[in-house]
Amino acid sequence: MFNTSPAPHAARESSDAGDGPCAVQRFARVNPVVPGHVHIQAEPFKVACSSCNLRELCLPVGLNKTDLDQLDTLVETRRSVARGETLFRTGDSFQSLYAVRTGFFKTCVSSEDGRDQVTGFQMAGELLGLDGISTERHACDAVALEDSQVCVIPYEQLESLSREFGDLQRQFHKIMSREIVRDHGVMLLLGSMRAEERLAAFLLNLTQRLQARGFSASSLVLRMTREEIGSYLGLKLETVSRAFSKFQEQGLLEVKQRQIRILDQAGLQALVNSSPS
Amino acid sequence: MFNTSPAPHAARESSDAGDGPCAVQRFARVNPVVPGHVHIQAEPFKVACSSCNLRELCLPVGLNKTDLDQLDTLVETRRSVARGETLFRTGDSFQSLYAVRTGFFKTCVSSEDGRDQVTGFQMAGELLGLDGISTERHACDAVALEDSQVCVIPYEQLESLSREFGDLQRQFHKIMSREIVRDHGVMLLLGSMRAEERLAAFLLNLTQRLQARGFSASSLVLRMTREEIGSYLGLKLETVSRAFSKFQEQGLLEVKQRQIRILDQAGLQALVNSSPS
DNA sequence: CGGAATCTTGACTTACGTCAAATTGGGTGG
DNA sequence: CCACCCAATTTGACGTAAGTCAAGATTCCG
Repeated sequence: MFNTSPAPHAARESSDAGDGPCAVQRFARVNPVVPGHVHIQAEPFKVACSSCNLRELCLPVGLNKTDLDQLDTLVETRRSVARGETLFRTGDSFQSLYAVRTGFFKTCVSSEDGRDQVTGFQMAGELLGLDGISTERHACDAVALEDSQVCVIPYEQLESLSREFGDLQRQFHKIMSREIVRDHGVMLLLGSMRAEERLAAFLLNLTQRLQARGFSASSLVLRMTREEIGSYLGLKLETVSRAFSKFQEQGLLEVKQRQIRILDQAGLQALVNSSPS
Repeated sequence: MFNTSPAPHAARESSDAGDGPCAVQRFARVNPVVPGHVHIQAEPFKVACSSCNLRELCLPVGLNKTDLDQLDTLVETRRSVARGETLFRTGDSFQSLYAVRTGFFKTCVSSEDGRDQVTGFQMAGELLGLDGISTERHACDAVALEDSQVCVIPYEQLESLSREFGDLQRQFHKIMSREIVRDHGVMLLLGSMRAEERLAAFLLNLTQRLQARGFSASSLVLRMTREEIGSYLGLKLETVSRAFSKFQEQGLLEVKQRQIRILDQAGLQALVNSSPS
């Protein structure tokens, strides 16, 4: 439940000696020594899906060489989104899906009367924009929480390509389905867990996804505010803050603002799997 | 927000003079005079999608004659599910999607530690089983809340057919996307609304969907218990019951156990669109 | 007709929200 | 480079919506 990990792969800690940034560099992105963002604009260098170090986490999962080469023809553009900017907004005409290459996003919906709800946080390899297919207009806002880069996947082309290549079609359907299952997990969380359980589940989910990307399983920097966490978890920011403090008192976490170190993963897991109905 | 209506069509009150049950009969299904279920086993009579009176609400939306004829070849089997029985269960191998023909279902997920969450209620024309595509095993239970009948849509065949017919592919993607958008609406509800707002939103959503099926917009019979409503809305059954009572006191509803009459739809709507953050 | 499930209602508890006041830290402009 | 400022966070005191527990009432169904 509440497993957002995009693929059931083991941690990639050793599987990327070749092309990608090394584990230390990637870790450095999470715990940056230099607070500023290294702005290597990679736009001109075309990085194909077939040689992308996210291919095991992203749309290309499980595709054979032929299909993968086809996918390369599809993903031609990249787009940079600065921290705080939106990739798309509710009501925008839907043209493309986006795969996060680097950075971190949140998606939020809002109701007419100004209620606001964060519906998810997306990191490298995860897909954005699936909400737009339904009405051909986006149904949420996607906001970059740090300077980010996405691959643009023109939807019409994806559709026609996936009519030719069954594996691609299958993979795309699995990604949509996974999103539905993920959302059901969040409903379970929102509908039946108490504040501390929600936060524990959230942290475990985050670290699991980070770990699948080669980052540390115990050390992370939150890219979002307490308020954004609260919105996602259906809590007020003060409640989130108090829960963090309590976890620290209990020796489950070390919390320094957004720098989190997990001291007792099993303890967090126990919290999630504990309470009565 | 929280709009589960499967298609933006107007109420079908007049558009089905021909083949389907008339509005009164359909109304009778919701407010049955005879409590028992008329068990006309229609299995032997093949009812094609092309002549199904749910085609404007179900998978065939927007398909042309050719595509529709193809779809008819796909949907060969029907299955009856008695009240209380499951259509599929978490962990079951995924083979097919199901379109509700008659009756009413709930879907629920549960966590290892026995927490339980109703993730949705499905009525005629709505699709069940999308959760299973992701891992090829179902990720929730689908339980009939009254004697029901579904059309079985073999998934592999749907995939290959939608490789041939772009409109079908498109329509299928829209349905998956709509489910994602719906789920985000539920998250908003669970994360930011108070008990009475949740119940009001729930009732309005139900009646809207019933109305799209030609039923009364103001009179309905709930097919689920207070506890199931509570689970869906993240509330305890007592809270749901109290909210019903309060609505009745306020003259918004007339409540006789599961028989509900909406006396002030605008009032309910105002409740949903009211509260501060 | 009888028993079980479901629903209602009341009294009380509690987890979380609200409001408010410090404290911290990062980004920016001088 | 430093100082300032503002946003984010923490913490406390208090209020309240919803949960819990329990007793009855009602309806469904065999």
